[in-house]
Amino acid sequence: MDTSAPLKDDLPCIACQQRLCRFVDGQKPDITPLRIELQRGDRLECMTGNCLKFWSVVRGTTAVCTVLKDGRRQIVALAGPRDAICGMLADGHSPHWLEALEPCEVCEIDFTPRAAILAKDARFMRALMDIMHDQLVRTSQHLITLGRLDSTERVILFIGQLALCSAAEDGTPRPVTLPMSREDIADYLGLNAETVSRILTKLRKSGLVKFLNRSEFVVPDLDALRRRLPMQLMNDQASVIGQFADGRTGERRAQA
Amino acid sequence: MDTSAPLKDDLPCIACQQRLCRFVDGQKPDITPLRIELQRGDRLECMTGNCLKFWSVVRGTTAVCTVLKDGRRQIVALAGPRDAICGMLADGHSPHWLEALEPCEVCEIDFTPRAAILAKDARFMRALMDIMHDQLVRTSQHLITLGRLDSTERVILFIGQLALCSAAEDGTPRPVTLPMSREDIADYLGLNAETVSRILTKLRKSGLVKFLNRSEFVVPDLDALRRRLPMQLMNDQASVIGQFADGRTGERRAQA
DNA sequence: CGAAGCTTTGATGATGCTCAATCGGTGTGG
DNA sequence: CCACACCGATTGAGCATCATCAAAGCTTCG
Repeated sequence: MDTSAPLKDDLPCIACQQRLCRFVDGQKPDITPLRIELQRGDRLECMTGNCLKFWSVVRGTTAVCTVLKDGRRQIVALAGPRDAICGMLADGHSPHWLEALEPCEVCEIDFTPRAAILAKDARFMRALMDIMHDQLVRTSQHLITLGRLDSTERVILFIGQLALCSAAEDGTPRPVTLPMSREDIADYLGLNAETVSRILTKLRKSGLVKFLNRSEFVVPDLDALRRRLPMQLMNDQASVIGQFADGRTGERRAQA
Repeated sequence: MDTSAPLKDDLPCIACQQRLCRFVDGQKPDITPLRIELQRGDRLECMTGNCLKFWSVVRGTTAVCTVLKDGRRQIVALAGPRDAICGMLADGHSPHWLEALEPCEVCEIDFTPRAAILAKDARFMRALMDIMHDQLVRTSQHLITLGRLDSTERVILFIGQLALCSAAEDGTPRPVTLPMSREDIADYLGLNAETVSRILTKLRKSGLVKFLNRSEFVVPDLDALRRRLPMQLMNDQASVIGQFADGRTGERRAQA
């Protein structure tokens, strides 16, 4: 439906679901998507200042990350395959960056050279709004988690969301891989690594979660997890904006 | 409970800084901004489901609010004069609404009737993106606060931000009015009311904050507050997107 | 095998919540 | 005008939660 300018043939853009790369004009070389390989701990900076860089995750799990002056670290958001992250998260308060939590592949697109043109492109601006909105909903949800859930609830919610993403269509439980270390989980959930470890042990002993090894687990009964949470446990929200009646209603993010 | 009246031509839209109301076509009556008066505790729902409603606060302080099943309340964001809130914060997890923390005046615009047209309007989509981005930056900042600051730091940051907003151009301290109750502050900061009260007492006794009465205070030395924080204390970020070089570079939100 | 890096587990303490009592304004009715 | 009720704010006591520090166990990789 949308006229999408194809990427170079060797770069099939499964990553951003055409949200971004369709605005790359194959004829003009001023904007060239970059495929970037990241090892654990690698960072992509430039989330401050004026830049129109975007990253979409192709493989692996990344974190939008920040630190305070004294070294306290907070993971503001997680981004896995098919998630798009905007580099515009500039806030002067503290530095932000995108960090790989495991080996990752990321596609970077910098629209800066064509900013003036794209500003007049309704489809582009809408795509940006889509991304922002999506991120805003997730960040708001996470904020509630940090503000009002206790440590056990936070971990259960986290485990549950992962399990829900990996579950089969019919809800059959499937093994889930924890894509990050205990400390990363802690920094995401506003806890510390020991607390996370203790809670995981507790959940394992209670039978809510079965660990195959340190980084793989199965949730045998997702509803049992749900009953421990004071909120809905949902996979992903109807991403955006069925409001604009141009035929794209009720898009969803992840497709099985 | 709330008296709402159509916005007349004689009411200049100082509220949304032309961000939204400039897309209202005076000739066509399909979109009519409403001026709404709210008393403390009044709510504007419809932050779930598909709707293109926006509110911009004209007077007073409002909160984007949510509750968990067991009644725990979290204020996700505060919105005062000149702030715009989108009703699209739909997430299926928990209900959201806009709540007046004191007597308020809000301007409501529902763009739904013209959604199809506006979806093709780059300026409109960009205005939405502006609002989303602004909100996202603030929400991310607040998320860090809830994730990694202890209770005293949270209160100091909150007090400091209020003081900074009210300070004169040259930084001279001015009296600040606390626009909300202790419990509201607590629900914003992920604490409880008693803890907030205790911390405010502690800050008063330490001389960092001088209270004129229960809801008015002065910060005699803002830098002393800053030294207690592990992050920058900044008034407002360059709101958005100097990236798009069409002449509107470096807009700022509040103007003195 | 050994070293390094996670992870787990334990002991201990600080932080912040809960419950309860009191205080201080504000509004209402006698 | 005063007595009273009501609501929010304050203060205290006690306790649950979670962080810190330390030691030991597991994995991985050279």
